[in-house]
Amino acid sequence: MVAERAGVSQSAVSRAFQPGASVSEKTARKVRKAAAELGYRPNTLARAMASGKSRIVGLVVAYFENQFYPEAIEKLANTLQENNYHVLMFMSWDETEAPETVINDLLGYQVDGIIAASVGMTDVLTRRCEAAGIPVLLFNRHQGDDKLSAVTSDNFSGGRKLAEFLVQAGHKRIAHVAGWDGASTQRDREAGFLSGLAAHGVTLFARSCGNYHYDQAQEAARVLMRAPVRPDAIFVSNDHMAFAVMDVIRSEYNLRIPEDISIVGFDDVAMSAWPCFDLTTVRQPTNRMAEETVRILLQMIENKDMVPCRTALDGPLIIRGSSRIPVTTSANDVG
Amino acid sequence: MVAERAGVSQSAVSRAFQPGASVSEKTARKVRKAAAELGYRPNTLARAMASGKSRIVGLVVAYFENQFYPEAIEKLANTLQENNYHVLMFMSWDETEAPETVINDLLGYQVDGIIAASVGMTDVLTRRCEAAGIPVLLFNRHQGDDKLSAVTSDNFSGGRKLAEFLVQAGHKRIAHVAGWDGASTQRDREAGFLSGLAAHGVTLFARSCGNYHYDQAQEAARVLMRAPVRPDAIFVSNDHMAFAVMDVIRSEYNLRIPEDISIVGFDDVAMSAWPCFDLTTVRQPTNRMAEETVRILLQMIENKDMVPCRTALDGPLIIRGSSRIPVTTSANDVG
DNA sequence: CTGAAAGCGCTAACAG
DNA sequence: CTGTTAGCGCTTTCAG
Repeated sequence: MVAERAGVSQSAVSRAFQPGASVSEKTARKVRKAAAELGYRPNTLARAMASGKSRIVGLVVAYFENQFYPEAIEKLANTLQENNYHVLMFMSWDETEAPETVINDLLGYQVDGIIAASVGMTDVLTRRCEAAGIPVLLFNRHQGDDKLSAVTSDNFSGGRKLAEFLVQAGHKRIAHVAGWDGASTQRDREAGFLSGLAAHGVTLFARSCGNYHYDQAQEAARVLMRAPVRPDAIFVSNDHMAFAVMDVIRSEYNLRIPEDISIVGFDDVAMSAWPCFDLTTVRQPTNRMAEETVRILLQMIENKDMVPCRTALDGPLIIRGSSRIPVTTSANDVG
Repeated sequence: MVAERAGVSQSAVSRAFQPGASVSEKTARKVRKAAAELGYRPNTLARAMASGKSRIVGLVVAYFENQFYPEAIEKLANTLQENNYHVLMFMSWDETEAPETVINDLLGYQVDGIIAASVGMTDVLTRRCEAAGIPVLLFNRHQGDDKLSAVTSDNFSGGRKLAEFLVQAGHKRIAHVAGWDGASTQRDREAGFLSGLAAHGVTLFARSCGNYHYDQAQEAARVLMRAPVRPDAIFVSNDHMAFAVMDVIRSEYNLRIPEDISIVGFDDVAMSAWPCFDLTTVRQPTNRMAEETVRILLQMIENKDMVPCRTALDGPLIIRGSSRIPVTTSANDVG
């Protein structure tokens, strides 16, 4: 035991390893020395049990198909690590049976907080976790009722920006390939987009749904392209699906982007900047989202009875080559 | 307390929640009933401390840029979950300072085992973990000395298949865009590839290095394409870099793939099947790799003094449209 | 099959 | 600032 070797009490050892505990530098040094010699390292689990804080955050995710999630998770994990927390991963791949199991596991591990980046289970999850006094924070999604805190980007405003951009570029037949309607991102992005169109007296030309999946997005694109009159611009609800739409348009219909048709997406994942896609999109500020998520969650952990808050971070429109350029009203027009 | 409510001892409750413990069905039922009424759930952390088994596996990863990793991690996490283990994520983004920190955290959490899917730290990591008696398993990489168990695909054989395929397709100037030389995947794939070429008396036409990064792979492609004589086929060490190479070749040099130049990769990530890339590649059998990894790791956990084993799973050549088709020797030639 | 008792390794008051 | 004393919630001998 380290305490003996250092010639101090067990408490002294404990305190020597706690950030701001009251220990004399002398004692601390003795302890560190003894610890080093014995290869001792505090047992996080024992500490968790005694203190009631596990410093573990449960991260519930469903799938990594959409690149946005790996990117976000990497940042969340990093930020958490910087704050001396760690991520316990829970895959909730099966939307029917999984929630029950996942929640039991989550609760069993005494996680200090939960980040839910997954869909389809949050209602159940929430109630059970609140009952257990565990803070839950929604990442990249929110729920109808304002009971749950959530961090998202400003999907409505993003959708609006895209609409205005397309209208100003002179597009007349603007279509939408939607994601899954059950997701708040989809509803917000579409609402913002429609509102942007409406502001210019434009109505949506056509709509089909890809449910945020690559394959379904391909099919959704075909639906639009098979119509007697084709759209001249498509807003696809996320970049991942936009790639599918672009591929179909180019390889199956031999059309050029943006000459024949403009495509815009949402997320600005790394791939969107690749020459092959060069996609105009709205950037989700992943870094800031992750930082805010961690900041708020840690705050909730410290202060259990916080009022739920909803954070929507604004992201910029990133204009690239997949869309026709708006007719620029020269600045000289003014004078 | 559940024990009281069920009118049994604490031990009985404990046993009722353990898989194969000796409890009468009657007692178990009483306990389950009381537990349900009280919303009780065993505390995994307390259990971990008392039993010495945390049922947590540390997963050390470096980055998700290459799609292969998210795909693999998803499968690893799922498989582990099916076995009642969970994944504690450790990002080792900073290769200098991180290892020390990561290892301390890892050891502090009393993980039962470690899966290292990351590079650059395994030497240090290994020794310390072995000292602590924690099994370490390398995923998608191995080390020179045979001290460490590892699960990979058969990278040598995969490289060889690609070489033979390109030679048979009639390519004369075959180049290689390499990944990071410090990675065993790179060394094995290249060795297999060279051996495949050699078997047909062919030597490598040119080589440049992309270090497994998209940006560097673009530059590596430019190096090859700027040469006075260009290659007519390129083996890129992974799909992720192959996308970069294809993009450069098409968008900066206006060449067609595969008419002007064939491209082949390695991994078969989901994107490789997208029409836009349609990449010929060697599939890493991610599912089987994840299953083997978990199987072996759990075995190591149960049986601490196992001899290290190295598993290399064979993956098929997936022929798609990014490469010229080999001249088929008609089956009728035989007779 | 079951209960009693003794910890797992640490933190958290509480005196001093 | 430091040591003492209790546990955190479970598993585990060991009797019975």
